[in-house]
Amino acid sequence: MERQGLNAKVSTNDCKGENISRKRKIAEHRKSLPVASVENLLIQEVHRNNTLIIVGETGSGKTTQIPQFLFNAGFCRDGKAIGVTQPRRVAAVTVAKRVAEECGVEVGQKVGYSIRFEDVTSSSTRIKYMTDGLLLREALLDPYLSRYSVIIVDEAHERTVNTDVLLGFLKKVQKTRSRSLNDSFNTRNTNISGLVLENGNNGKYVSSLRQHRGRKLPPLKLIIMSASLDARLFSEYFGGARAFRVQGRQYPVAIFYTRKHVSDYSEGTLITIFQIHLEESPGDILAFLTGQEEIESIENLAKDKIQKLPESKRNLVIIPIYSALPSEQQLRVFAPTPPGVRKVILATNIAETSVTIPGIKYVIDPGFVKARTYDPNKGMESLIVFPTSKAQALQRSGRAGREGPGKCFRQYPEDMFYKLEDSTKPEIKRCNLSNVILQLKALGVDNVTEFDFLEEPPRQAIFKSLEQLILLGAIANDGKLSDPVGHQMARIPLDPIYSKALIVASQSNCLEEMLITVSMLSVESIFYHPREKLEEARAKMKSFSSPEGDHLTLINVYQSAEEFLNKKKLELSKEKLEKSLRKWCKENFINSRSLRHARDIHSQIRRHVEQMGLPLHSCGDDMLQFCRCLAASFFLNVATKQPDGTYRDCASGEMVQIHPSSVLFRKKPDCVIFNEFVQTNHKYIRNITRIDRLWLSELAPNYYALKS
DNA sequence: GAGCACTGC
Repeated sequence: MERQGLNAKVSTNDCKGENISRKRKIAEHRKSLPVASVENLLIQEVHRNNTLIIVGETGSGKTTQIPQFLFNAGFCRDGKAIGVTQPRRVAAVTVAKRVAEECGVEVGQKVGYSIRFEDVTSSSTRIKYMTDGLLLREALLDPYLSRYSVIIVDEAHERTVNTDVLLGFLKKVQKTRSRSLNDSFNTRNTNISGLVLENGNNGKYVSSLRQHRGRKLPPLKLIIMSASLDARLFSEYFGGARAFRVQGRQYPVAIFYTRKHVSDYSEGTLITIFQIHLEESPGDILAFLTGQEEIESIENLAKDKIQKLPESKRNLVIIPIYSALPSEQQLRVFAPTPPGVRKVILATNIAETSVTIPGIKYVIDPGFVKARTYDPNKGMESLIVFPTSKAQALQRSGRAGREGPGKCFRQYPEDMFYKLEDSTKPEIKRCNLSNVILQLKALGVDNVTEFDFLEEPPRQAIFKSLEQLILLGAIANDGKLSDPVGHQMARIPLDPIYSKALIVASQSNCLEEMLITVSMLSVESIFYHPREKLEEARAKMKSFSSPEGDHLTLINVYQSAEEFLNKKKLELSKEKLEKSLRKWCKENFINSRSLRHARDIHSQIRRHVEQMGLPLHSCGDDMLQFCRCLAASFFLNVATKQPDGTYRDCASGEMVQIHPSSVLFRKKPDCVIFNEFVQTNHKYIRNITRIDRLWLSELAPNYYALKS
């Protein structure tokens, strides 16, 4: 066992007394956590069982403590590591930092984290926090996860797509690792329990096996951590795995219901805000709403109402938060209010899990959520407002009891609560599966319909995605990934259609432009239009816009930012450069968080395509060449203008509209390709470029020759 | 003439 503090860097300048008292505080805090009292019992259970389900509510300390218990119990002998997955990046980083501090080491040494764009680990890392998506990517290179002795899947109850796929994959790895690799490798059959080993393009798998030939891997210990009260689903999935309950540490939250059905929950929310303000003791209020528009309208109504209060009661501030809001404005929810002032936060479900706001004593829950669903038949996504599930309602009310007893006001009668679904439909049942299927195939799961999912996605969705992957040339006739296209696509961490676009572009000398395009298409909206400066924002957007459409417009934005940076590069330090880019973004009404994200993706994908040896050429000013390349890449998403001026999606036959955010809105081109098909109030297509419809039979003959 | 829950590689 490694001794604690081995990797600690102790600065001689540290004030010794302060250090000791801090250490003592940490030790006391660790001891006080509910999970601390069951350390020995827990370790025993892990020794006895290969899979364990741990159910623990917030505040139990399971995420920070259990990996340390396992480390101290010797689970990292032989240089093996404990991997802990999280659905979100921020969680992986903050927990790793906390645990490193508790261990008295620097992050990246014994305790580290790895998320996309940021790997803070080293050869000495034994407790590694990471996102579940990242572990799946790691599995492509190391299909037995041979460097891990234990994998802990945290927040499994959230049921993100990545968590679900990971659980299925881990179950398979666990079975395989229980057998001797030595035997498996020498059998003539290269299919080891579904993990297909091919020679040639999958050389990495074979070499990973060779390393382990003659050595038996220890069984993979698996710990599934969930906050939901019902562990049965996980337990049954893992063959009746033992479930272990850990006490949480949550203050009581009193739940209040309305007496009658509420016909307008916006109004109900507004009334409740002011009732709390006028009748209840001090403490901030968090109200859950469904979207930006709703938040803005309630914000305005509430502000008007405040003005009508007697002056002594006007000590109320309204703060909105949703994901599209620029970061600086998001940070306002954390700013402390002056004494005597009550904060009201109007939030989307960003405040359910992603952002924890301190000081909340009252929660208002209208009982609705906007959720994305996917219609595999039309290939269309929809954003629809649904009632929440019971689990979600509990999650929301829990937000009032983090720091002391709280109250939750549900905007519906009590009998409604019992009619709600127990839990939210898992994402895997309501999303496009192309990425999931490509990844599973890359992990050696050839027959995806037979994959042991925790819960099966709809068959229709699987078939639709298989069809798309076949049309993109990722899957060959034998049902395996095609060589080299399918394997290349699986290696690139993008939507399959974007990965394919890069390969297409590399063959027509415009990979540089396509790399920028797919990076920009992979992030949230680049343009930011604040209501109060709408005209100014539109004028700025116009200065970047291309008559061809949104794709070239996005390239213009990216390149303008690069030019700006190149000009300033010589005179400014790195830090100041970042700052001046943010200023440039603000002046141009560009969301700097989105642009930075796009630049990160760009540099990551650039490394990938360079490693693959794809030629990074630019088509220069030949935009015709590039538009043809867009048509060749996105031929599955074509819409044509009808005689009456409306548009029809060629694949589904649905009538669609050009989204108002497009530079081609009101321009009425004959024929366009697009990248998003979403239904909100209308069926919209977004990110659009005009093309010549005659190109299609030439560029995608297999698809369009059949159709016409 | 009109708009976008949240993650992740």
